[in-house]
Amino acid sequence: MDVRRGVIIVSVTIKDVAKAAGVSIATVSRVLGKTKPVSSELEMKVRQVIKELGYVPNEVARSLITNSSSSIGVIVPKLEYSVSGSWLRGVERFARLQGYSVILTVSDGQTDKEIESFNVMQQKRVDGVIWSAVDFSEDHGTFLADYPIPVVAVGQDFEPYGIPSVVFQNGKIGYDATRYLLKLGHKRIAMIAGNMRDSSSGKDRLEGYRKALREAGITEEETLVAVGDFTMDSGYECMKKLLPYGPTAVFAASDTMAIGAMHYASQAGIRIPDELSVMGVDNLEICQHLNPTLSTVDYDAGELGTTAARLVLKMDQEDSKAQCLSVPHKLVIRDSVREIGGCY
Amino acid sequence: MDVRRGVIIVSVTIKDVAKAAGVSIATVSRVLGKTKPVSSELEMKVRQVIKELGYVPNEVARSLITNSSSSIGVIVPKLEYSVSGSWLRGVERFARLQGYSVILTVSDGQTDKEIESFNVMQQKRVDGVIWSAVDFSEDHGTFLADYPIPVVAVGQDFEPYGIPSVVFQNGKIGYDATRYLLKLGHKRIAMIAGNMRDSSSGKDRLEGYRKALREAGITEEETLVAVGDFTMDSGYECMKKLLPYGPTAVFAASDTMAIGAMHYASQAGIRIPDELSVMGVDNLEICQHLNPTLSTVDYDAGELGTTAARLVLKMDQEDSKAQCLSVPHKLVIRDSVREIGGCY
DNA sequence: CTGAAAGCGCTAACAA
DNA sequence: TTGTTAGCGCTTTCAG
Repeated sequence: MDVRRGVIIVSVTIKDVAKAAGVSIATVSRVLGKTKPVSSELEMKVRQVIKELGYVPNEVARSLITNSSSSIGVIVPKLEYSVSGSWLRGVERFARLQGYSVILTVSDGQTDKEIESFNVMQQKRVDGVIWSAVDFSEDHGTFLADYPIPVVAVGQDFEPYGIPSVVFQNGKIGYDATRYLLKLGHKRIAMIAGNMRDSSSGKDRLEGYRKALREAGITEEETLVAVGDFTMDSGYECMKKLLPYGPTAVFAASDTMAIGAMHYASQAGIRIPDELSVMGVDNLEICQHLNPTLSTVDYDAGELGTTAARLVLKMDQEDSKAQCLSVPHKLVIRDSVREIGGCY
Repeated sequence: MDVRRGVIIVSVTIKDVAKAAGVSIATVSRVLGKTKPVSSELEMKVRQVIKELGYVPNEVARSLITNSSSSIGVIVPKLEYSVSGSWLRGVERFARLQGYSVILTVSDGQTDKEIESFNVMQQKRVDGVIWSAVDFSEDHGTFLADYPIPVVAVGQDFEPYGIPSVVFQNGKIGYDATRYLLKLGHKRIAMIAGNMRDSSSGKDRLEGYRKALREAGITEEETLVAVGDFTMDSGYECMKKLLPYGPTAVFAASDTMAIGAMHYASQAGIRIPDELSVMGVDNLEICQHLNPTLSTVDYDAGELGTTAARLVLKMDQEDSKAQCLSVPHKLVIRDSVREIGGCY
């Protein structure tokens, strides 16, 4: 018991503790779970024996009977993005504080892997799953229709599909950034949008951009919009396409793409911000160390994770209908943008 | 049974399946586990019922009896570093392929949180834990001495403490990078080292640097070494300290610090690489989009994770003594370095 | 090949 | 306050 007998390791069970302490297993269970009163005399005795024997409760057995594994599942499409790390961190922090642990799977944004993950989560009887989604297909719909575990989506608003969601206000992010550029006097504002499959940070930021232009009475030019995939390389390529059309400012749906864009522009001999203003989204650490420093939109990714975790655990307690929570953002102005005169 | 009765959800068990299929639960178990032969007639029947009822096996119950939760625990100090994401991804990939899932905890590099995590992992009866360590204290030693679950360390060589480890060859990374700069003719090579607590990427890369200088017959100057903490800000600050001593090249223990260093140097009016060569380590995506593009050391972080996962699961099968595996690296030469003449 | 039955380690009535 | 006991859902002998 907690001793290597040959190669086999036999671990101490509640029974061993009970026997050694001269009490019933129920009593031991009670001091562990603090669920029912136990005389302080026995409690002391039991605690001592637990320490002596190095007893560690078997959470698996407990889970079987309580029908809760005190863990929450997280499905992410990518881990390489530092944003994933930040909100995941938020989930973990909240989970840990509540005595839950996190089971992590990576989907590469593929529906079949996501479904597989949902299945694993169900097998492991997690108490809730947080799903960093890419899109919502018919397959998702039919599968999730009778999924017995609370699910919250993160990053995409799936409330219309009945899935509670926690998001950044991507439409507003695009709108706010573009309005800011307009206010500085820019009229030819280009946009480097993200992959449309990632409907929210891709599509909604673009929509926000369009709305701002519309409100300003500016007709959108198709040639001033390019679509990347959130990599720096794609930002570089998009800038290459955009530059010939003479934008005075460019708004990229992510800092990574903004960085690629700045890179291309510099190479092309364009001075930033004198000849071209640039804005990104995400507020990566690097923004302050670029030359010029990059203006961007900042939000609290950790908060997104924390909120999602709180929500999914609450759903486990009480039934409430789907809602969509959002985490605020704000502009961070640095040196990559400038005001321009009336004419261009 | 997989049906919402009021608010309570009762899930289908193996018993329900057995009853509906008109067989014993043992038979159902056998078709699930493929452990013993079952007549194809019954098997078909059972499979059909499983589908009809939407039965999902309870992995918790299975774990209790098999004494294996088919999951592996991962303890990381930080998630914000993109490197964490990469090797974690490697772990997840391998785990998934082997039918395991990943339980993740974040320690912030604090010993007490690490110990807590190890405890949680034990309670959950994971089959192995992968520990991205920061340092090995006495507390770790006494705690791990009779820890009943296989542990492998990642990023630090704890083989001397009896813990199998998977690492990058940090000494060699520092050595190779420095030798390369020496070969280009540099004699005043500065180093921005990392936090010494993170003994390996901090200390060992510095050691490698020193060794290369020694071998080249160059006396190390204390003023040419500054210590950062792997953030860009710290790289910036270190460069500020280093510059007055007139290095012709600087080797930073991470790309992030190299970026901060480049930033300061540019601001100070130093042209890179004409007046100062810069090298980093990590080969972040950004390296190719800096101006100039950053020379660095590349390694396969995913491979580190995969190797660690493979190792820890193997330990679960067979007892083998502690070993230290390493993942190779290579120099990536870009525009931030240049050859210099005989005199400086 | 199949079924009955004995647990895995623990919690939660139910008695005492 | 404490102990006895019946399972949680599943795997696995052990007999058929």
